[in-house]
Amino acid sequence: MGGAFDRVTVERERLAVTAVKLAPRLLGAVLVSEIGGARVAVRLTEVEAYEGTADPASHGFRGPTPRTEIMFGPAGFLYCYFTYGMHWCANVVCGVEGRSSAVLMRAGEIVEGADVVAVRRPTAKRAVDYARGPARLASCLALDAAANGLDLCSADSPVRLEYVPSRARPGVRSGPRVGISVATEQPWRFWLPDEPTVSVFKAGGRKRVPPARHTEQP
DNA sequence: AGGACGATTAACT
DNA sequence: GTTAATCGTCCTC
Repeated sequence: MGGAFDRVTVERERLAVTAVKLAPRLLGAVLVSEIGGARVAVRLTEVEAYEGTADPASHGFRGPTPRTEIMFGPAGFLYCYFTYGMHWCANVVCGVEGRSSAVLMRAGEIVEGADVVAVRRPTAKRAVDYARGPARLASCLALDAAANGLDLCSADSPVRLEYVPSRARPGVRSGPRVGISVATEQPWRFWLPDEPTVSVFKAGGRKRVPPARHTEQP
C-alpha cells in the first residue's frame, strides 16, 4: 500500500531535526523490540542529545568511521555502539544527512515484556532498575551489533519507535550530560520529572586526567 | 604496531 | 565512597 510508505516517510521526517530538538520530544515515546523472539517495549524517561559534527562529545565529531557510518545517514535508524569492553548503548539517529546527530536513550520504564527482561537482566533488584542506564536499556531490548542500522520507522522492522509527538511535553527537565569529559557545559541531558527510572546525575563524569601528551626536551 | 580511553555497570570497602 | 572488568576504536608513533 502507498499508505504504508507515506507513514514511514512522515515518521522519518519527524526525526529529521536536531538532536537537541528531538531529545525532549522522545521522552514518553515507546521503543518496541521484537529481537530474540520476544516483544519488549520501553517508555523513554531519560535521553541525551549529541549534535554530531558540531559537538565535541559526539562519536561523529571527527567525521565518519566504520563504527559511526550509520550516524551520517538519514534520520530514523538505530546507532548501537560497544563500550567499556562489555556494554552496548543505543541511539536514535536524527537530523540531516552528513551531520551525524543522534539521541542516546539513557533510561526508561518497561511497559511490555517484563518477564523477558527479568531473564535478560538477572542482577536487577527492582523493576525500575531494569532499563535505568543506557547499557541496561540496550540489554533489555537485546540491542547490540546485530541491531545497528535497523530502521526505527518501518512497521516491518524488529525495532520500532512509536508515539513520538511533534512537541516536547511540558515539564521536561534538562542538565549536563553524563560520563563525558568535553562539552560538559551543554545541558543536553533531558528527563521526565518524578520518574523512578531516571538515573541519578553523577557530576563531572570521568575524572579529567592531566595531559598525557609529553614531549621530551633535549 | 602500540597504547590510551571510553556516551558503563556491578561489586566492592 | 572506590575500583575491576574487558575489548573495540581511534590516535599516535
